[in-house]
Amino acid sequence: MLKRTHNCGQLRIEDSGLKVILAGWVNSYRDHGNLVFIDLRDREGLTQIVFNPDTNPEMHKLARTIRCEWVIAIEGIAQPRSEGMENPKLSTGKIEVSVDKLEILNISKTPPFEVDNADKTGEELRLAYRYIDLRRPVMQHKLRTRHKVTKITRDYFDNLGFWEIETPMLGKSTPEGARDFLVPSRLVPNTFYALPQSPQLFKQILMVSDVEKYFQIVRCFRDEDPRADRQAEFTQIDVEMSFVDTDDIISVHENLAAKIWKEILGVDVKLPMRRMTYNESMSDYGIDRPDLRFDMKLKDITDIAKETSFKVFTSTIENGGIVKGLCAPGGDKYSRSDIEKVLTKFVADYGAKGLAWAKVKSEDGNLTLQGGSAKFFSQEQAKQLLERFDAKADDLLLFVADNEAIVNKSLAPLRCKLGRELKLYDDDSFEFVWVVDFPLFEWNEDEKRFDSLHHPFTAPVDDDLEKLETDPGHIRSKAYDIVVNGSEIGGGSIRIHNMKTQQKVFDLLNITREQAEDRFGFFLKALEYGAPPHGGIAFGLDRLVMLLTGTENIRDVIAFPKTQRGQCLLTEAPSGVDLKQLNELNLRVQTHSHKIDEIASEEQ
RNA sequence: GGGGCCGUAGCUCAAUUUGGUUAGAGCAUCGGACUGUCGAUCCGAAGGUUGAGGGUUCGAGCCCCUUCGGCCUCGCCA
Repeated sequence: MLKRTHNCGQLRIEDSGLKVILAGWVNSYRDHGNLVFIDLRDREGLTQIVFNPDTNPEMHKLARTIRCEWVIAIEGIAQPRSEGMENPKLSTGKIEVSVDKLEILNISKTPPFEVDNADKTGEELRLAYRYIDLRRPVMQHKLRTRHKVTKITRDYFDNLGFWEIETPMLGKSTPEGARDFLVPSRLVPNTFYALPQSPQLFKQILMVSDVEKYFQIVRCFRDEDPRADRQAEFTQIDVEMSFVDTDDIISVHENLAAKIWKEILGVDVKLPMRRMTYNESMSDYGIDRPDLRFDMKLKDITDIAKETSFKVFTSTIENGGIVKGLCAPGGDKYSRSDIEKVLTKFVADYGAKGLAWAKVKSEDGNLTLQGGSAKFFSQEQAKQLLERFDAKADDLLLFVADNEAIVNKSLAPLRCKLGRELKLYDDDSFEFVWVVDFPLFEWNEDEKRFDSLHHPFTAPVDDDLEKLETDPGHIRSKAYDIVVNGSEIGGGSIRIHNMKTQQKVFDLLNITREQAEDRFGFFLKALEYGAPPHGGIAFGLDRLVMLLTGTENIRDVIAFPKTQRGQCLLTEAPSGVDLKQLNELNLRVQTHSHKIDEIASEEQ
């Protein structure tokens, strides 16, 4: 076998005259009857190779049998292309290799789609033939970027004295949080492991063990329905540190993020990053992960709305609801039908019962409200609205009246949609923010109890500790999320390290001593043996790479991803298993049970 | 569990106002021509259970029902 001396993206004009060996896939094939040109591809690039019947008739003859995606190796002389024959699209475009020796390493069936045109090919087919899809330069760039991010991360943490420690994949199921993936135990019949939703408790236990600085690039599993940016199986950069407070964690990790952005994209991220409280974020953006690339803040107009003659507003407010809105700059371009059909339907998906609107028009130099709900506002009320939103001519005001949760839940995505459609920001920009001071609990109306917003091990802010007894709903937590362009890329908290506080939190969560003992007994026990103050964070590696490569599809940044039904189209997992395997696991699937029931009833 | 979009040749897409003769095109494939191309070009050929099943109709790619699959989304994701 010819052993290569260079890769296909390497040769330059300076290499002219060099005897080289290249190997790769046939990207394209141009047969001129006499001259045969092949663009040879490997992961580094393309190099044109040329077969000339005058110099080597035998190799030329062989070359004419070659087809796209065959694997070949060639030996030849790198030579400059003659004037006018250069290809400026290729980094190797000023040279070509004149082939003396050709070795066909492997032939290929005609691929089901063309590697060159695969961006137009349906994803379903690309996933079934992922090995071909991944040959494409854009996909290779994503794989490479992902590798670089993990490499930067490992080097970064290593330099700071962190240890990468693996935690078990086969763990204990806990009913909180997402649905677990279960793995049956063969040796202990009728019991199950759960795949980790995150290594949360193990990394905290490692702090009790004086690992002090832990990180892990770790696979996590949550058996919930996938989304464009969410997959049941995903990867976290998981971190935990001892003897630290919020500022320490934030500092370490904003530096990591800045380093990644600098090394991958050459982007300078301004440090320290901006911080915003949860309350500010919810109030101004309606969501705990604000997209700060554009302004267009939400404004509460309940005070103005309750004075209007608009029944929808006044009755909502009487029933304890609120009215919030936003002012879309240049939103005049939305027609009445756009607003009342498209935008109204958009917010309806989030539970909003309607979308009130009015356009801002300039009349004789004065701004007025027109259309939609404008008639319900007095002149004075209109003036107040225009001032509150700092509205300009040809802006569009949009309002939702409902309970606070629905108002925010519907306006936040509406704001993002409008920002995108009105091109209020530069697609290449990145706006980082730390969201802090999350509430420790949120009230669960159905269950009549508090739920953890983050998780039950999150520490309360010291000043709010006494509220554990008096006002649990208003306790702030030492939790923090790092958000980029409206996408949460990481989140974590300082943990509770003392049993008394932990116990109080469990009480408020309605977790009994017995339940706590059953679910996390091992962990609570560990806390009693000298747990240091500690905290940590986890970054979503998949989302990081999505942002860095500019894709909104998580499957693009995973080598072998799954579909929305959790299937792998390449391997056809999940699949049925042999009865023998089930028997060894002491398992019986429902179809079997039904069969057995049927037989039993027939026998009767 | 709910809502929406989609499925026609290997790939990407067409197919006239609820329907009307033999379902077309580009790329790829196969054969031929060609001395410099680089999305090669030119000539020719082959390629189809319109995702599957059922129904309505004189007649279905198109209308209806069921079903399979993909994507987006609400719920869900401590």
